[in-house]
Amino acid sequence: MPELPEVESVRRSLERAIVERRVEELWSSGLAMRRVPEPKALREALLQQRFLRPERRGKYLQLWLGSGDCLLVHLGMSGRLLVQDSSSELVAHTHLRLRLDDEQELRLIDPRRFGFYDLLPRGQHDPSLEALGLEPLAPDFGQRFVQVMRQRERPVRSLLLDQHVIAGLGNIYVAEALWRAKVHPRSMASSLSERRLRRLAKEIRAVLDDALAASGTTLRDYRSPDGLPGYFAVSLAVYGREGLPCTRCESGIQRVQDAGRSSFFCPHCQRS
DNA sequence: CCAGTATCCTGCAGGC
DNA sequence: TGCCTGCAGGATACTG
Repeated sequence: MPELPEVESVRRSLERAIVERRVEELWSSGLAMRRVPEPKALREALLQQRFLRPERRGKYLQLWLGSGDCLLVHLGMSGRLLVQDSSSELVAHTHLRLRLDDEQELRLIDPRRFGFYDLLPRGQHDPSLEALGLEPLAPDFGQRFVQVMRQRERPVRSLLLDQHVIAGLGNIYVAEALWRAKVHPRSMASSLSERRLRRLAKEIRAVLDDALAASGTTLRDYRSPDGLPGYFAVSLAVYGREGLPCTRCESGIQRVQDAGRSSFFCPHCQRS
């Protein structure tokens, strides 16, 4: 579900809502997620701790605490982080509740449970975080992107989706960036000219910036911690638009299965 | 190294 | 109305 713009929107919202707040009580569902910490260790690490400024790397959120420990969160496909009045009604599939010192509660909701939350003790590095590739919002992204892509003998879409190569893109924004750059998803990355790769890097940045300005894309689950949806869905050019006319050339948008997932593109204006 | 498939889990839309 | 199938914004562990 959430890709970089959604996770970054969540981070910004949390920066307003939880920084300086102290955890006064916590509760967890006990249900398995992709990763879940020891309840006892979690309690010891979080109780009476204050949140510092949260950070994001790729699709991962790092909720730093005053102690130097970190609550690492990934939203998977259907995860939400909400900050709500602690007396407000709970929704189904709530897995973690942190009551804060302002009568608000940070709640992690995730129906599919492909997401996770985990404790990262001070000074300890998480392997999946360490293995992440380029950060698309970093200033030197464009330059490094061209270098990385040129040496890979793989279809460009599969590379863009690979978090070890580029961190933060998912199925929506990969499709949108490729359409904007007029690159066919099955093109071999190494066969694209430097000029086209620079263009692709530029369009990746542009689509992420545009989505971020709209607070992300809400298809069904996504909400920012204040409960608001993202508004970028209306701006999608190809994702989820199978059979509809391309807004550039009127050709029908195609959907194919690649790497087990739907790939949307315009067969006319996206070339190898 | 790479592609493809299966897996975790719930919810929803569409066809019958 | 209900039942069944396929699909969904992700990541990882297998196989060949």
